[in-house]
Amino acid sequence: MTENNTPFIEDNDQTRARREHLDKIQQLTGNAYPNKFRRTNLTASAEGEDTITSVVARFKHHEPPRIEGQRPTPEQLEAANAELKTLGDVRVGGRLSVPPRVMGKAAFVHLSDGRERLQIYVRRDDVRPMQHRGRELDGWELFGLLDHGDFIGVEGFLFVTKTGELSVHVRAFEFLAKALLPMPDKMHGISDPEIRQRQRYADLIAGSLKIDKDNETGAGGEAQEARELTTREVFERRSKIIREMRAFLDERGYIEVETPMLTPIASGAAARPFKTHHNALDIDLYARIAPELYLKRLVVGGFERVYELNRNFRNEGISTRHNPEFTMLEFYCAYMDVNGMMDFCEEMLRQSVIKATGDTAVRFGDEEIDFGKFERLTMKQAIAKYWDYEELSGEKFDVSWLDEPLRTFHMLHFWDSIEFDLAEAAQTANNDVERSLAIEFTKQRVKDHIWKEAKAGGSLTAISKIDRNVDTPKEVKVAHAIEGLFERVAEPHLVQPTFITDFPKPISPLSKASPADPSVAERFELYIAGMECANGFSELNDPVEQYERFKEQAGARERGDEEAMQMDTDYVRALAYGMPPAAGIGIGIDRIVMLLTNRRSIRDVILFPHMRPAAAAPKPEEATDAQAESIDAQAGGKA
RNA sequence: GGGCCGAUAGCUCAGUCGGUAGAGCAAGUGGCUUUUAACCACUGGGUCGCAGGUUCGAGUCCUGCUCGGCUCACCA
Repeated sequence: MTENNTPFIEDNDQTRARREHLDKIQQLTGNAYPNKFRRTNLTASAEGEDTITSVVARFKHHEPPRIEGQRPTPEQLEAANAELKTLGDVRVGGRLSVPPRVMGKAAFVHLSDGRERLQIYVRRDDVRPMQHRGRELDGWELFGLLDHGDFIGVEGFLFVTKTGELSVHVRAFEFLAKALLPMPDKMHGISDPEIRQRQRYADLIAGSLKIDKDNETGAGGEAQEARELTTREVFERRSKIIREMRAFLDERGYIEVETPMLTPIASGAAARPFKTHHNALDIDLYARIAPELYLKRLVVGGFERVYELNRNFRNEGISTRHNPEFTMLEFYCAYMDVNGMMDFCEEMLRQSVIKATGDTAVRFGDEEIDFGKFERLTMKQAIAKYWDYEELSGEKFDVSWLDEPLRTFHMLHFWDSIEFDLAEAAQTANNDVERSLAIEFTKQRVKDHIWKEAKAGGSLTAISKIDRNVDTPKEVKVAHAIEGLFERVAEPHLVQPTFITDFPKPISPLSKASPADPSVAERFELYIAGMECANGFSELNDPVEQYERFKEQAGARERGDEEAMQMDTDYVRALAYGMPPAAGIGIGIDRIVMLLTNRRSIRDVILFPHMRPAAAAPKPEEATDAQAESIDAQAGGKA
């Protein structure tokens, strides 16, 4: 047995053939991995060298207009080729995006630079290698050793083939790098979503190789519009959105800063952190869950407009909307309040969406989401608006009910009974008749008992069902109940951009109370497509009150709420130097990108999303609790 | 954690009632000097996710497990 020095390559007929080709190329050229390839710059491209994209963009128009099922006339070809001939030779590099189509003594193949493809044409009697070991080397022989996916650099003149395609007639070429692994299927790409996410490079290659006939033949504007973005286009758009948001802030006097990722205290949001250890200092550090408290220290220090666009880390579950590390844009503006921030956020998103997509409306699944107008509702209004069990309760929902704590709990209990008991009734039934009977029975029971109790303001049994912890202060329980109701009743319906305002104060420890109603915070969250996309508020700048709020959070922590916010005494001290009134916001960039690229999973808009390691089969006990843990609405980092 | 679906050649998939493992692409050989999902001919390629069970006989039926997807639940 010889030593296996390529354990990362499966051994099969495909890889063996490629390896044999590589050995022969190495023998013939002396160097199968040359260090550089000098390209021309006929296109005067931004890169300073001709790329396949720049060549296609610059010279594609020489192709005669295509007519279905017809070849261009000899006159058309002659005219195009006469013009192209004056350009002289072009040198470009790329990956063989198809297996060579060899026809005896000539061959066609396409090269790709990841974005565009350009056809090259090689003739046996008219091609020489640029590289050799001092002796004669047959270019055709070297060409025969090329595999789908290899990189080569070519030199030759541009021309248009009989079928009308812009191509390079190659006179000389250089072998640049080998693809030892077979390329993804040219028609299907990579269908396994796991491989797409785990091996993003293969996904991106597949996108550049995939032959999309509708797209190739320029089927027209409408078809183009309906087409799904490729993986590459998703990330190009992501880059563009981020660039536009930065530009929007930069133009308005915001300064970008970087605050610590590794922090001694993980605070500024309600979430559990990742823990690590600094050896030299011998202290534990936490990956930040939010930059909020650092950014506000900077507002104290005189940065009136400041932003940070970077990763937050939360040690929580993974879902289609949650990745353990995610990108958040957080910014603060002195002298502004929550209303100004909502206006600003709305304008910023609208502008960025237009610049990234060309329109204010985007298609997301079956929905069309319009960034042209954002709705604003208080949390209680939202509950009332989407309370759709009037038929069951027999009367219209009245917002004022939510002003009574006990009744609020019963409303939550009522809702849960409807949702869960009906689901259970449907599940335990053995047949359709039984099922409809069970559902009717449950409905009647809910209406006769739970609803009546709820309306009456009933007993405490409902509360103990929702929160058994007797030490929790009543206001906190009520706050959680209202929020719980909101999440169940309203959140799934918030498809069009909607600001939810007037959050209960106890769940908003960093925001100012509303002057109009001290029980609510001047805080909002932006919901789009049922997802929490942003979270902002009038920043609490009274150090004494902030200290008290932190202490309340510490109490919640002691009662077992692991996500309650951590006291940060240095931050409170910073506030004691005086912070101007200010508004702040955190925007979940990944979720915005999901909306603008029509991707249902956050893993499709993160290049390398976190996944369980491929090889390591987890032990049974590890497998279970990693996922059962709580998942917070991570876009809502600000709070 | 529950429910549903899936795992078969390098890739994408088919495989009927339980009876010798299939196609297209890719690969190898030969042919073809303007093809384009090139074409024509021939050839090689399989631990049917893993472990048990039923059976004369299992890709197929049963049980358990692993991995993945969707979904529900959990969720500041």
